[in-house]
Amino acid sequence: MNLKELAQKLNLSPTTVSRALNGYPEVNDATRDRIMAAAKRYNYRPNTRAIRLATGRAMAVGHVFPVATKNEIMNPIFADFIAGAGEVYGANGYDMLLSVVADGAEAATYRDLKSRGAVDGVIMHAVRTFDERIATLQELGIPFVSHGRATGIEGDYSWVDVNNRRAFLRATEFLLDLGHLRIGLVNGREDMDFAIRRRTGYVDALVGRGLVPDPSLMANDEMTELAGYRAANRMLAEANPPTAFVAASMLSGMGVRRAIEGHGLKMGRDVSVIIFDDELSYLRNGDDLPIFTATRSSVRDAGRIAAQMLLDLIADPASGPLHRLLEADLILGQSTGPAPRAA
Amino acid sequence: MNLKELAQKLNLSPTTVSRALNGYPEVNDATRDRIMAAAKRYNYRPNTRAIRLATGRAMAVGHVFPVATKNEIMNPIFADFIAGAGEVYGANGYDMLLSVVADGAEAATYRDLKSRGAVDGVIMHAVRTFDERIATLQELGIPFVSHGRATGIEGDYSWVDVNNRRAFLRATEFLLDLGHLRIGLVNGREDMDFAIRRRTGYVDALVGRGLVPDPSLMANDEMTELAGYRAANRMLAEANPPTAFVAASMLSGMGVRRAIEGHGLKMGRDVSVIIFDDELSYLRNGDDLPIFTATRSSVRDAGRIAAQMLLDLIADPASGPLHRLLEADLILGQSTGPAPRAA
DNA sequence: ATAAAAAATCAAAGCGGTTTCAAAATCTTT
DNA sequence: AAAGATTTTGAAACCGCTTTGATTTTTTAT
Repeated sequence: MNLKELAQKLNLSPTTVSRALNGYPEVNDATRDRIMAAAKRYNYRPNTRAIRLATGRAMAVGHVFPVATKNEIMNPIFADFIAGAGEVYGANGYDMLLSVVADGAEAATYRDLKSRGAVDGVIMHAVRTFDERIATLQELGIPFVSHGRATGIEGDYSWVDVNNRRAFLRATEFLLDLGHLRIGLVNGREDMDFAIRRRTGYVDALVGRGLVPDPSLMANDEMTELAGYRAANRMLAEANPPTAFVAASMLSGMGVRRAIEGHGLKMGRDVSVIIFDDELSYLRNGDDLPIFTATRSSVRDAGRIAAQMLLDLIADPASGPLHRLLEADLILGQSTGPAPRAA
Repeated sequence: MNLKELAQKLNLSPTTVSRALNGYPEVNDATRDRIMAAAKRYNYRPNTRAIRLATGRAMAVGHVFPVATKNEIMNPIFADFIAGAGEVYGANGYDMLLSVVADGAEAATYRDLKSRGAVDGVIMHAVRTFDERIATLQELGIPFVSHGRATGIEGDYSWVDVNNRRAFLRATEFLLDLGHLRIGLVNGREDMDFAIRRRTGYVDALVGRGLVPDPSLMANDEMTELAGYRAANRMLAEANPPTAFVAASMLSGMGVRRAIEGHGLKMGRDVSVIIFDDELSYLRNGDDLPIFTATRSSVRDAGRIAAQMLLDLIADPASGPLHRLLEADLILGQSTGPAPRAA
């Protein structure tokens, strides 16, 4: 059943039917009711392809996900971010288009999406420092929202971000307050912008207390259990091992815990751990009683916010750039305790 | 730059240009070369919206992901499956459309995708026993491939699945061979079809050795760290605790390990654990030396295979239904050892 | 009752491609 | 060199909707 057929059944022109269905005012109320009823009865749904061609709008949003090429790692926050964003799209009649593309080859994908007219806007993921994608997107003139900010980019753009620096500053200060003096940082990949900001927070906290950051206590790698394990393991094997860790994710933290226990120590008693918790649905940090002390900010919420921001931006590009900085909460769990007395 | 403009620049009709670009034979080779060159030079990409309307094909595949409503849990295998499938779509000029929808409300989404003509086919995720979605999709006449089979469905349909029963049979037999007699099963949600198959494998192994499965040693819940921890913790607190576990996922296994260690025991020495490993990119089971002994089958591969199968099915619906049963490998890790001598 | 204004409806032209059918150009054959 | 066959190109219809610019109908004012 298409518009023309429906119009015929009603003895009306497609024009009037289209207007009635789209809520234009210049339609007689009685006529509109008649049309609405018929549309429902015949289960009429306008063809998306035709709407898109006629209006020039794609009614779709693109998410371009980079995959870390060297080890094919997908960012685990992906699923929850998408879940949040998808909620918003669904409620607004937008489709979500997903491209999974090799790290660094995103620009071509954006260009493609644009020239094919496949999307009205995109969400940018996994921002790197000096990320050249921002310039690409601006140049292409696609409305976009970045999940995370990029240091070193001049010019303004829309973003949603967590206050990573502040979260890690607080986490580190929390450990310092507990008397820990050697604190390991198990951070994400060095080229990721958020990792830099997190390190800055960590360093600032140390320096603020007159401590000198020790490079051997800072690791950068994928935020996986294995990488977390390796980093912590290495640090614990040092002559002057840390008594506490700040880890960049739940998974990293789980790796750190394994390393701690592998050294015959107990997390929360011998070694403290504080993580950044993205509140991933399948990686809950306990429930009533959190396993890890954490700075917490929901990725799913970030997805919702970013999606809504993008839709706003598509509706009115002049309203941008828009920004939203989310603060992480500090959650007390079982993984932190006072620093052990010096031996 | 659209087709008409490009044709004008070349002093040709849109017809010829379209044919040349789409590889039709009735175009002079010289003309074709000229057209190809111009298309490249002007960076011409046909408008997807127009192609879709003109051809009636969406050139897009839908993935409808249910979210467990009660706790909003996304299936963690999601990201890697998508990564695999996305590769195939990208290579074939297809877009991937994602809908994240509440558990149980998928039928409406399928109907919507169909009537809007938004996709040419769909991939079905998270299959439940007696899954009514299969009938819905057949009735709608959308080509589809199911990731997982559904018990209790009469009639044939296309699927890609892992031999879950066999994997759990082997895992359980492996533990039995090591002398374990009380083996806990930390399984996925009871309404998930694969969980039933896995339990069958587990039960068959026990029964095959003359053992009687103990219901108190079988748990069903989300495959999260926390749920794994809880289930194992409960079993370990029993009067006659298990000396080994079979866990449904890497995350469950990590929870089981935490429970074991919480009881002052050591995994691999006091209690053995064997997991099902989906080879998620961000949850690698060690590298050279696996942490967990596991039955292993790559979800990303499954995504690739399912996507390719769906494209084949779209190209020639009569070629189906197609099936592909993947076998899981048994991988030796550090989490299993001989059963401790009875005290 | 009639002219002017307002409201409701419609015909037709897009949107940017594909595809059918006809026409033009080139090649064979005699 | 003419007729017929084959290649190559093009005009126009179409996909299913939106939207512009009439046109018709109804209402209001004189």
